Amino acid sequence: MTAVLVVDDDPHLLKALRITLQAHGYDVTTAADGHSALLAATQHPLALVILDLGLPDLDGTSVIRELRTWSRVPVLVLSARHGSEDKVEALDAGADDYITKPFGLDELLARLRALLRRSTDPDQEPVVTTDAFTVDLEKHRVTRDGQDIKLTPTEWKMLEVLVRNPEKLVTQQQLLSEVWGPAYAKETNYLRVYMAQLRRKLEPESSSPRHLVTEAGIGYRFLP
Amino acid sequence: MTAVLVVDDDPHLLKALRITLQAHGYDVTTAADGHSALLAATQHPLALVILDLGLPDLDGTSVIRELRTWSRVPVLVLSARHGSEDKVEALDAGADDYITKPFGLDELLARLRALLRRSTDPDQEPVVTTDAFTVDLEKHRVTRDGQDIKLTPTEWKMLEVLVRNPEKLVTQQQLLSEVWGPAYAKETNYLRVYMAQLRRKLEPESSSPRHLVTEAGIGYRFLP
DNA sequence: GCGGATCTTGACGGATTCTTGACGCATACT
DNA sequence: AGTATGCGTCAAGAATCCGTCAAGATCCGC
Repeated sequence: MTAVLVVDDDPHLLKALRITLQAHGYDVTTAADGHSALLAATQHPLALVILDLGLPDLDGTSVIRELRTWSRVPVLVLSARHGSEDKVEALDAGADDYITKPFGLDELLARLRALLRRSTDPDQEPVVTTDAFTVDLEKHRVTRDGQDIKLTPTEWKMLEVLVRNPEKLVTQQQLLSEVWGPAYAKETNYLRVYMAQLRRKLEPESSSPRHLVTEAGIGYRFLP
Repeated sequence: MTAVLVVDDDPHLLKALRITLQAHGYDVTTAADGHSALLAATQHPLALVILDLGLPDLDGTSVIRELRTWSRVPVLVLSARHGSEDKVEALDAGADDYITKPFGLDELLARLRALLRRSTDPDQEPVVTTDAFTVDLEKHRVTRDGQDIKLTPTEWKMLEVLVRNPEKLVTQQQLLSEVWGPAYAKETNYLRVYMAQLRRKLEPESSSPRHLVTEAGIGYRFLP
């Protein structure tokens, strides 16, 4: 699910945006001022930020600059000010787009789609190879030494999530909610059982895995 | 040099844009209609396309769609039409930004910079680097001399808070409440223990830390 | 319905991580 | 000097987490 953070000090607009975005399938969190926005951005990974420039505590441009010191998440700025100076300042601070109020919701959604389209790299190789096994995400197949490996549906889903995020740490909650559903966030038992099975089938030495690595207390990681 | 293709059927605007863009260091080629635009796009690699929607031969949206069948070059659309329908159509066809005429040249340049910033360095990961170690917040990874450093969950959280506030002083209370929770505001013991472990793992000389600095009586500070 | 594959569940030992207290050292204050 | 406070260090016990196994339960095709 695509996670979007909406930052605005107007509760009505905030609510309207939340409802609209959720209706279009986005996972929405909100913040009403700059500090809580920056804090919220640290809590979980975001796909996009919609940021009102007129915040009560911090200058909107400062929020962008602060965010940009450690994140590249696309930022779409809302503002009541039409002056081109403000636009230039925000864009050069690191914003990716700028709409002036009042704006049409369909335009906002279209610009949002455009930003997301560009930030999610579509050129992910459909085939990922390690020195031990090969995963073909399109054909839905795993091979080792040219031999097909049979995976159960659950094993495959779990492997898929990991392989689609190479090098990246995937948290237990992420895995559980993507494979079993959001309601299973505490069944870490499943992870242990299925990770063991995956390793038995894929890792040359399942006792010391080199490609399906566990990060104790947090999650797992796939290393090509 | 950054190559930009400008497509517009108004010779005056075309000339004005060419001069302005060249004055700002861009390498400009021009086209006056859709067919020659698509042809020009095949001739040499482009960093960006500025496209007027009102072309004599082809619908501007069709030009984008055509272009998108084989190229991902960023497209900035100019248009005299303010209707949100047109915007949505162009953006969904594959445009990356949309400005309505009349527009300020400085705004155009700022939007152009924003687009180029995002497309030219897509591999610029959100990593924070020091001369001793590198922190990749997205992948949740710390490396030193190319080697992965293993951090426990708590060590990572603490490092994360510090790295997300570079140069800034982070108070003990802030650290404790973000890592252990608001109820642990007095357990400054934890900070000492975990700071020592972080330094042992990350600082070349953990006895005289240069990146994880303590501010006696107040808190800690991360220096890149 | 039957049988095989797949999924859930619980229990165990071993490994990792967290907590806790004690000690030495430096700095500041009396 | 003497005392107090704050910081870094260390290690040991407690708590948690992980890999493993196997026994049901459930699902599915035949």
